[in-house]
Amino acid sequence: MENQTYTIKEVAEKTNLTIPTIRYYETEGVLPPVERSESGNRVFTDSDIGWLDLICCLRGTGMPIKKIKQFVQWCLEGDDTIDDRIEMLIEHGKTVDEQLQVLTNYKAAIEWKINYHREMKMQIDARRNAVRLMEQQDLKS
Amino acid sequence: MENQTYTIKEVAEKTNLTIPTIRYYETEGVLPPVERSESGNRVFTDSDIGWLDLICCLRGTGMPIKKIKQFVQWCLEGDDTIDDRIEMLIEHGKTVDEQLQVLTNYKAAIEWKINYHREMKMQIDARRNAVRLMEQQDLKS
DNA sequence: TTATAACCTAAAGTGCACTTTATGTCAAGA
DNA sequence: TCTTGACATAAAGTGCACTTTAGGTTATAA
Repeated sequence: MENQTYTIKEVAEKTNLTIPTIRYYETEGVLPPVERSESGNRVFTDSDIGWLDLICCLRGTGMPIKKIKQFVQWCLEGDDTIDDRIEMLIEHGKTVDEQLQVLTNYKAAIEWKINYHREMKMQIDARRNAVRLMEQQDLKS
Repeated sequence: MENQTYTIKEVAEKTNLTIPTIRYYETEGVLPPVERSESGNRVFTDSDIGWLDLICCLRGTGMPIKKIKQFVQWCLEGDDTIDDRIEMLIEHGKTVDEQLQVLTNYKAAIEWKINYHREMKMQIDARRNAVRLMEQQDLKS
């Protein structure tokens, strides 16, 4: 299971990224340089997929590309950057907590709206039924 | 407490939106037309602030401007659109649930990363201490 | 051997949600 | 009266994260 390699297409499928996005990440330096075959094609390893998973996680929690790049660069620089890395992750974790809080509140507001609209609908239907009944009365008379 | 009015500046403070953003929302038709004073200045009511709160809620949960506009238009059109509105809200609520799920998973991944880095740091520190001790030994000898 | 599919690069383009700029009106206080 | 500050509009600009395009190389398979 080790030393397995993947084409860019396979990696795109595994990570749910598009092929251009993966290339873009590499040229931007967000994804560390990927090994190449003799003909110049990218040869991805499980390690590369690990980097992409990390990138997806950070992007998906709203971290801008530049900051992710910084983090990845620190990782590549080695031991001396360990404190910076930990600090960035902790700070980012806090923003994710805030996002969760905000999102939870918004979710509650939406649920409230749904219920409000449902009650509105019941009133509308009731009114329509009343009108229909009155029309039937008119027909009989 | 009723019939109170607000300037655009006051509304910006209340909603945490910028003044240009509020104007932008109105010109885009996301915010229904706001009353004007004789001189053409916008005169906001609590109802307008209510619309903006709704817009913030939907934007903050990732709904695109166009769709919010659609929803607001339906609200203005009245009773006949009640089913469409309820459906949109329910569908959107589902996407918010998904966002919460994804975000929660990412949060866990970040926590995992933090712990991983903390352990890495402990190893680095231990190694450095070992080196320091060895150097002290060298000095003594 | 030739065609087709998968890969490559560099550069330009896109979409979204604002933001900024330039210009102008109007009401109130010094 | 004049200037200052808050408001207005229309149009152009910005920032971000990709995506698309154009043009080219290489490996496999009919």
